[in-house]
Amino acid sequence: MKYQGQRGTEDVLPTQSHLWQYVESRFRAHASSYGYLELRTPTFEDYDLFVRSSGESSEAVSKQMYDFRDKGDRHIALKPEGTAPAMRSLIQHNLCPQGTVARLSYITNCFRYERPQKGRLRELHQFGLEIVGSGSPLADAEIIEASARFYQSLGVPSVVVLLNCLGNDECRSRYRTALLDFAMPLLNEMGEEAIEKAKKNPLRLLDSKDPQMIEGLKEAPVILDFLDDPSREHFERLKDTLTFLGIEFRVAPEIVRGLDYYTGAVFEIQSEHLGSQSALCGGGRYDNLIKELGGPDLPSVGVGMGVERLLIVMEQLGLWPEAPKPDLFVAFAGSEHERAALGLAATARNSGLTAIIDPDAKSLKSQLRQADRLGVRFVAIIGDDEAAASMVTLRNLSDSSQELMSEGALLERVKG
RNA sequence: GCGGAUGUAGCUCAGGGGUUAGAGCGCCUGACUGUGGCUCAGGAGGCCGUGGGUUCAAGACCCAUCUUCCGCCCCA
Repeated sequence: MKYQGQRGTEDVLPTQSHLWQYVESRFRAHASSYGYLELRTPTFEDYDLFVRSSGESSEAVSKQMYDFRDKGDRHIALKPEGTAPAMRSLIQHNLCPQGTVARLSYITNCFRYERPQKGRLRELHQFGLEIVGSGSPLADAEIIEASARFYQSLGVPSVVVLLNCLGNDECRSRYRTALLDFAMPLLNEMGEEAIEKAKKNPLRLLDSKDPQMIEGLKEAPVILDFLDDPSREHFERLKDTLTFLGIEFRVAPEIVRGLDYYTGAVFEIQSEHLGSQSALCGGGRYDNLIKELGGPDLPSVGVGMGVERLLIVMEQLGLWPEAPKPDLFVAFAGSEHERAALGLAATARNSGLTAIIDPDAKSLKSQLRQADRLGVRFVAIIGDDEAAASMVTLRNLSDSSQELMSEGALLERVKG
């Protein structure tokens, strides 16, 4: 094979495209039921946008970005996530005028130069929601509720939200110091590299999978104890609201998001069906991002949901919808009836049915076999007998009954 | 970026130096000359991931490379 798809990319094959169409249309309907309007941003942006938004310490920026110089020597990056481009667009087009709340949704592909694994691709797809202009805990709750309910509405059982609060800059930096101090003895045992990494982003220690680290940090200080009063109150009201809304959650201090722009409540929904890439979606509050990108001082909350991971989970739970089947197969016996068959197929399509015809005009037997394989329920048969009577035979493949009737009656019958 | 597996027919996989590379499922044709599924018979389909090497002889052994999968890392 001479050419292969690029590493970490996937073709959505004809046998699977209906699954993508299904979850996309469900997401669009769900988002719009909360009043979110779709925003489509370009595939590539200024490299600097992502460095400014996500922070240099996040791997998504420092190591995984697909970036290049274009012919005009601009430093370009393929978007690694959806929020920064959405906020760039929001600022540029003033999508959230003072005193208003903007609700944006997106469906986009993202690019990260990673080592591929199941549920971890170099080109991945995300659904996203962003609510801009409200600092209320009700906004946090709306995003979290919408995320959890989306999975529920698709039939994914026992959706539990893992919730944490990172607080504002001040309490976070006090916490970082405290955590680093606590972990130092352990880090000294683990070597120079571990120390460097921990210094860069101490919070990352918390979602380590190293058993030694997990054990060692059992008694570590918890960020919730470092929150100032406003942050604490915000978090309490968020939890109350989620409880009222009937959204199941668990406070999980180990949840720290990878992107640096998060400032307040953060959350993740995981699934045991995903192996080590366990996060189905993740998000949180990012009150400083828009300002840092040169826009107005607008508080925001958002979520990004992995589409490939959703499909993996749905497959394992048997939640994949069946592929749609064509309504009618128009078979003809003898090439002299080709025109009549073409005409019937066209009429059927005009009345909203999907109709298939065999271009190779193989034997009637073969045409019926094709129809059976395609899962079609009805086959219209046109041959000498039908032509003589100006009628068509309609065969129902599910009960093997068949009947001679007019075209009009046939269409009515197939439409059911 | 690190470690471990993996690649043979459309699909799932067997074959681990020696004729012409196999099975099941799927596909095509026929038995049934205008009727699918079931049965039976026949048939098509392979650069054995790619490139190099060892050998009288390589699908098999060696080297390189690519893919996919798993663990780490990271995250959606």
